[in-house]
Amino acid sequence: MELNERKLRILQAIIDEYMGTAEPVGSRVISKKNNLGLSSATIRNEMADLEEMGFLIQPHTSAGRVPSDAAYRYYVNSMMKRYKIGVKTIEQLQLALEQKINQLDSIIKKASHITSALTDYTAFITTPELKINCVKKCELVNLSGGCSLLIIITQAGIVKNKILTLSLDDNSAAVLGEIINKTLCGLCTNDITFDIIQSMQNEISDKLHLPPKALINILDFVYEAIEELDDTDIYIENAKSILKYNDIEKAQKMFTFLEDKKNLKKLIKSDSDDKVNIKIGSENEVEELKDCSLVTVNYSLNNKTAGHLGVIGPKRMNYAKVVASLDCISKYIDKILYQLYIGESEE
Amino acid sequence: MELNERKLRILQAIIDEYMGTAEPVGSRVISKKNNLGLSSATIRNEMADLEEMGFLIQPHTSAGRVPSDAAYRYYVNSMMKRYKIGVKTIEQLQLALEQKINQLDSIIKKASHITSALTDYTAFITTPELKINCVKKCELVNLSGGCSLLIIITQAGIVKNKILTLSLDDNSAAVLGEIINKTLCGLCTNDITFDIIQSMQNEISDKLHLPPKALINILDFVYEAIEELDDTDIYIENAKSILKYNDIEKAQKMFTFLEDKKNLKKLIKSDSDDKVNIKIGSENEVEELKDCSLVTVNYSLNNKTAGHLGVIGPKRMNYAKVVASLDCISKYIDKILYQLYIGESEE
DNA sequence: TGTTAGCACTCAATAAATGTGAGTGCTAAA
DNA sequence: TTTAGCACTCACATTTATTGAGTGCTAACA
Repeated sequence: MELNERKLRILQAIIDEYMGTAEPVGSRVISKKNNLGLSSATIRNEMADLEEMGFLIQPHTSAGRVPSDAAYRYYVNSMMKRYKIGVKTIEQLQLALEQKINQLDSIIKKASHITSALTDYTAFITTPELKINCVKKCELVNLSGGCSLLIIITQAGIVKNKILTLSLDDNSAAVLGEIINKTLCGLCTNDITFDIIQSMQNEISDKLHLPPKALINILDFVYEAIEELDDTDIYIENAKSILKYNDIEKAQKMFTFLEDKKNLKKLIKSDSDDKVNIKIGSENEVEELKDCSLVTVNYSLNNKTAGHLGVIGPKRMNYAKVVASLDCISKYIDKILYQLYIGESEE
Repeated sequence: MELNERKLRILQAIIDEYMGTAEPVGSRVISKKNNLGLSSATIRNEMADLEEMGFLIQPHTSAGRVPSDAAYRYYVNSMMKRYKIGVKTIEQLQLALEQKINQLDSIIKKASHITSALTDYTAFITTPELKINCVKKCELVNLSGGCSLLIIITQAGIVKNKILTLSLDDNSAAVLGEIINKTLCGLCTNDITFDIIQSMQNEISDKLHLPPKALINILDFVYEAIEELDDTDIYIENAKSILKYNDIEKAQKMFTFLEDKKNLKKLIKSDSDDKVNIKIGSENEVEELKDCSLVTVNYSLNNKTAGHLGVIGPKRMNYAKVVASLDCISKYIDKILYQLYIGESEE
């Protein structure tokens, strides 16, 4: 059977209707609302065909029909029209994001907030994984209570601080800090191996008199700090919107799923080309998402993927709008990251 | 009418039963399960009295009875037995908290996690507001892309970093940083007025050649950073447990309420004596919490309230357990904060 | 040959009728 | 004062009827 022009228009109409009402769509509604100039009987015949072809599903004999995952997939691939985001929305978005321009974390949080506000669904975003984290400065500060604070600052302005439970006087702390700084400054985190860290060993034991165990602790500690510098976090916004399209039990399962951030990160990273990526219902490998859709997009710095942004919603979400929103927001993030980390201001 | 011994025992039994089943409690159940040696008819009479006295509520004529807010209040004030937390639980708790001992944020997050795990309800915690935030060191680092990074480290090891969109070369950044450091080092954030910040003005313009507007920006910026140092955050854990004792609509309202962290902070801070504080149902001023109970406790550093920790759950929660858990966890936090910020190790 | 009016049929959802049982209050006897 | 006994209440569950939106099929029509 061929998916001809008319079938397509009917399928389109059914999807549109279902996105709006979330109720199974009957032949009469289609025949009346859309001026296809066809009676309900004809539509019925076509709908029977579309069902046979796998695009429609009938919940029960006397109900209307609901688009299948395949229908959404076809819609997304071939039928979806470009959604144009309103000028006002863009202005607001711009304003909101640029207000917080010099706090990385705030930008990321804000971006997920805006995404969920724009789409009305659950949004999530990972903090950037800057593959070019270059150490700009290291410092060790002596604190009260027998602790010292290691601070590592990267070229991009990311600050990692970590408390070391080791008592040093102000002077030793400064000396040790200077050794660490000298060794790591200018290096990229990727290039910092444990060997490099260990190379400080002699100098440290020369200049400071530390028990061997403390020395090893310090080296491990520095290495950990460097590793943690590349850690990414993930923010979830508006999880409660799940309640709008799920019953309590499913919602609870979803919430539980969203709590496991490690899994979530894996999920998002799986697809990483440059465009907006859509996974519809059963296309999701994760059981909990089988009747949701997941729309994700990357944001980048220097043409390299830096992080991920996405939306979880019902399969009948307004894909066009979600895609356009994600596209737009990710581009803004790109721009802001660029301004923040590379160029002064490109305009 | 007098709330005599027998009435009390019956009330106790009803509350116990209702906490377990969440179903209205009938006279037969009480007569059978508790060996009060009384028939259901007698219990019935007593229950009628207790209802008249405002301790019980009958959802409808042919239903059992449910404890009123007043009953819970009475229970909490006068009847509640001390709950003893299991040794194993304490050990686990200790292990979990001490594992992350040198990361303030992690401790706080972990504490809320443990609280919700222990009680099975929604937990929340504020990050500490350390009223003795003493500046240990300030630093200004020049970044790529025309930005500079101001870093302020406190005696307690809190690090505040903030990006300033001002292009400085490495040297000017160092000079400016040194001026800021000299001015603020050793001062407590409470004592840092804008006047103090402004006192740097002359020295800065002497040593660096900056346009007047940039100078003002810098001063404002430093002041902001100092103010933000005292900002507290609030973490919420296991919000999804609200679904266990609320219908979807109420749950949604609760979620929305929990999103407004400012309001939430206000709520928690309202009561601030040293003991565990309980607000039952209508005792809560906030509409959304009228049929929940809110149990909060402070944690402190140096005998001064530093932050707040709490649980939101149904009115029929196991108050004894929640109170004991909060009490225990808050004391652990006290201990860890003390170790971290003041003494080496008190043992 | 494609379209459509018409009709019998299906079945979820809603409403109405009915039964069940856990719970009550009251009374009268122990 | 306690309690057995009984009539009464009323939410909840179960059954039964009603409704109506939707279908598929057929036969007539353009």
